[in-house]
Amino acid sequence: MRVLLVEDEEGLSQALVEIFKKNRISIDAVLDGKEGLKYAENGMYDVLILDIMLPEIDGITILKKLRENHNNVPVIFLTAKDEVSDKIAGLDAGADDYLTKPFSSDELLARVRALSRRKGELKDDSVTFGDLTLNKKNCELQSQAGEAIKLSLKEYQILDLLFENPHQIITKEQLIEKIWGGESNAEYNNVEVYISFIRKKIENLKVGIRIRTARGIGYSLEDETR
Amino acid sequence: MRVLLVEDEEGLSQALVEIFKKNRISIDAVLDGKEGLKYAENGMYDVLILDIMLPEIDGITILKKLRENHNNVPVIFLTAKDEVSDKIAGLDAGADDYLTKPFSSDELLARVRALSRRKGELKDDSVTFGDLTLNKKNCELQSQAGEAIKLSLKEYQILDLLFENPHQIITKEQLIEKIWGGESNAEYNNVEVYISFIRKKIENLKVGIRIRTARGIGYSLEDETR
DNA sequence: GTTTATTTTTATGATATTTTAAGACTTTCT
DNA sequence: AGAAAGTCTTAAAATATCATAAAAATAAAC
Repeated sequence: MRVLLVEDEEGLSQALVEIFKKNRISIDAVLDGKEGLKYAENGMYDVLILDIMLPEIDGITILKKLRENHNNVPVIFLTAKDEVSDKIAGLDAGADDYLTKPFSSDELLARVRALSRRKGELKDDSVTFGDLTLNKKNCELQSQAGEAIKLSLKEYQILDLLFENPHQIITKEQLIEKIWGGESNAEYNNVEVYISFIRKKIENLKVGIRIRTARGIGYSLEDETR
Repeated sequence: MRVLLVEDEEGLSQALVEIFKKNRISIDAVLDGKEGLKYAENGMYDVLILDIMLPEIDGITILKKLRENHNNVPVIFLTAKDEVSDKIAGLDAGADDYLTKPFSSDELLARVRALSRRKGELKDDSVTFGDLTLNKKNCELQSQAGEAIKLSLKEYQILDLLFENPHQIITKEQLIEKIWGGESNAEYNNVEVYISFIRKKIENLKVGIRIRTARGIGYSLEDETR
């Protein structure tokens, strides 16, 4: 499952990212509404968590724009205690749930899970691309033939990102940002090393899938014909 | 399977009864909360479907009373679209799912089945994985050969989680959350120590089952070949 | 109240993962 | 072709995470 958090209080945002990651839910966090809308429009998220008061574009506007484009991703609003009228506006705009600050992280987690369950997303414990399947429950790569290889945490995280966005180039910057974290001083070479590890493992499974190098940009998941 | 429906809109209630019967699911329907609670307390249902707005006693109160008496029957709430705060209260009270009116009967059926399946698996008093059996009645581990070892409470609880989700990584977070409880200050090392205890016991039984560690993530129950 | 079992804490050694670094290889450009 | 920039691969070094033992604290049983 993939979650987008749009929240401008940096402390809160970071804390939530930590918690979600510990519970093995992929989460991206952005700090203002404009970014939030951009990310959300990608359409790769299973649940959005939107603060209502945001710089640039407020949460309700984000939701309205998404719904205008028939994007039905489930949305949870975060609101300050005294913004009751906002809540109502949020519901009218088509939110699925809201939470009043302060709230417990467990509660948010429960809501996110409930929502993704409700939307029939029961089966997102693995992603398949061609004859390769990434099993999220046990961090394994499996071939159609049934062979499986264990992945280390970072290998898994990198592959997860590629599987969730097949045929799309993921830049090294993005990989470092999402997997190593913003304040890490990881270098491109770190990514390259891991891509090398992963390629070796994929090779062992003898499937027609590969990680393509986009020189000067990044990597993408492709079938071998490309 | 036996379902209890507590719903005061007579038309809806009758329609649902029809549909469930057609799908060969036994269903009892009552029209107010007081009756609902009385029936539910019998404890003979596999799933409850509760409307929230009800005469006499509302759905959330019913659920709360049941849970107070350690009745863990799975519950699905039905809510009108504008009762969002009710949804939330429902989740807090320990509902397993909720559905917003209007909903498709197929969806409700699917949820009911999913829930009863999920809970039904828990009903057994022992779980077996490979040639290891975890006996829930007396907290014992047994090998196929008939050897048995007693487990302490925590050892048992940890193993139970692993047995219920074999081949799936359970994070240390999850273990602490479920076994020590959210507000406990147990550390990862507590989990690690118990895993060590458990491994030693499993070893004594000489079976081909092991607890695999997924570094940086958690543990999973596997057979030795993996 | 003493003994026994269970749970928690502390500490140290072991190990898989991750990082670093350096040379080989590829592609791109002039 | 030759140079330059970018990428791949490997092995080793570094590190964070984990395993285990043993002691201390707590709870349960007698």
